[in-house]
Amino acid sequence: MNARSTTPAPPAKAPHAHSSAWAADLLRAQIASGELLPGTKLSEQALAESLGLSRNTLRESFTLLDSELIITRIPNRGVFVASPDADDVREIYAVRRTIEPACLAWGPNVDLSALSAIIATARKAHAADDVAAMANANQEFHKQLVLTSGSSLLQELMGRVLARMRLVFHAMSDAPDFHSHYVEQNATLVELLSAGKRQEAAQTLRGYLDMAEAELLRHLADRA
Amino acid sequence: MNARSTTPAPPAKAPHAHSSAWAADLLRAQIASGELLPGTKLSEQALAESLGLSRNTLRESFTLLDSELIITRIPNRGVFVASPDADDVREIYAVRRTIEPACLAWGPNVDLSALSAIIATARKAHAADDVAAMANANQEFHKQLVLTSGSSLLQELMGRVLARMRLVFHAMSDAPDFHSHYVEQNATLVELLSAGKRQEAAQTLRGYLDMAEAELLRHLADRA
DNA sequence: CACCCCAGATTGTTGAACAATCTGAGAATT
DNA sequence: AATTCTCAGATTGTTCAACAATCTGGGGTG
Repeated sequence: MNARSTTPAPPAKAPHAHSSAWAADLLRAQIASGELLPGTKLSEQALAESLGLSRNTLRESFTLLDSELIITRIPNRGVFVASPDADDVREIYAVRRTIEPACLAWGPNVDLSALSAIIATARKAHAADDVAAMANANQEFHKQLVLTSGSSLLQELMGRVLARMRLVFHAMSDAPDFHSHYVEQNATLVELLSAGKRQEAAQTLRGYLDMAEAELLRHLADRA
Repeated sequence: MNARSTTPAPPAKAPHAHSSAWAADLLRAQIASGELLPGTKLSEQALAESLGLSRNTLRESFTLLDSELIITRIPNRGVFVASPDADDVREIYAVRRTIEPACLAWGPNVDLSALSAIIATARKAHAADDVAAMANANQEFHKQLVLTSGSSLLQELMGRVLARMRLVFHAMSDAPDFHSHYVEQNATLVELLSAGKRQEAAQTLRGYLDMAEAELLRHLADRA
């Protein structure tokens, strides 16, 4: 009854170099990729054993991941991969609706060519029907957008928010394709930016985010 | 050679209730209040002993505080109370310049009466020459501002940023009175808000933040 | 059916131990 | 005298084994 059934023997192990951070990175990646699905319980004993480190060290990793909202820690019950609900979706979009338009309107470091490049990638993925690549490009677009603010703290926050978005998608993997709609919306934003209409771009983005939130909430409600 | 010389005997101790979080709260409060100054080294052994808990548990607290950027952890060297420098100030203001005007311009939950109440408090403190109370009211104002976004994540981020601001002030305690200038600026913002001129309020706030950042950086450079 | 109680399992915390790394001071070298 | 070397002591990183506190699930009992 291991939390992870894929590693019978201790996997590639980092003997003495920030083991707790290393484990946190590993778990973060596995959760982001969908290898560990929302709601999965992470047993301390089993995980520590399979990762080849002690419970205490693993506990430090959990403390970190908990502060990133990637896992949920219930006292005396254990840790679980976070499974965002409707309220979390609203929280996510409240953040995005604040930060992203602000970057469009006032960010000092707009990089139009980088944004255009990402859109080109997304269009290619769309043509090839590669949903995963498209989702990736979409997230990349919004990351690049926040980079505009010149703040690594905001960048981090956005990274965490987008990680939570991925959890939402993983939790409803049978949902229709959300991402294809947004490729052209992003293109519209870049056009507005190129024309110097930054306030208008910000306003437009807010509208897009409202629509996306509503669509997600609708699908979450349907399956409840 | 204790890290804290004020507690000869173990202080009020919480025997069995989330000790690591409890210790983190305590340290956070002591750092915020200036009881522990930037640059202070926090020895694991000494602190664990004086707090009445084990090194392992204290270590979890450190992991948490490190993720909040309140302490700095140097591998194999130890943990220190964070001491922000000029780059950190720029980072802080990059965040504030993004989030706060966005809340003014688009936040869905403006609470004019709450903001006015805080300004009244600040003016009273100003009249009484109570710098600490004024600084407090000023931070409260900006916290309330972010509350406007309706996002607890942003609220948290703002809390951390303001905590870092306090560290900056603690690191240059002999600096002149920064806060008194800003009381009337905040009042101006509320006036613009009441008049419904939200975009103008946002733009004005951006100007204020630019000025504040420049002033802080100037004083930091002077003492370097 | 509801309630109480208990054994088993899991988490929370501890203390001691060892390995790895850093610090600082004295010795050796130039 | 200044610089580099070396090494013992201290501190952090990690592990291990144990115990206390709490939760889970299943029987009995009324």
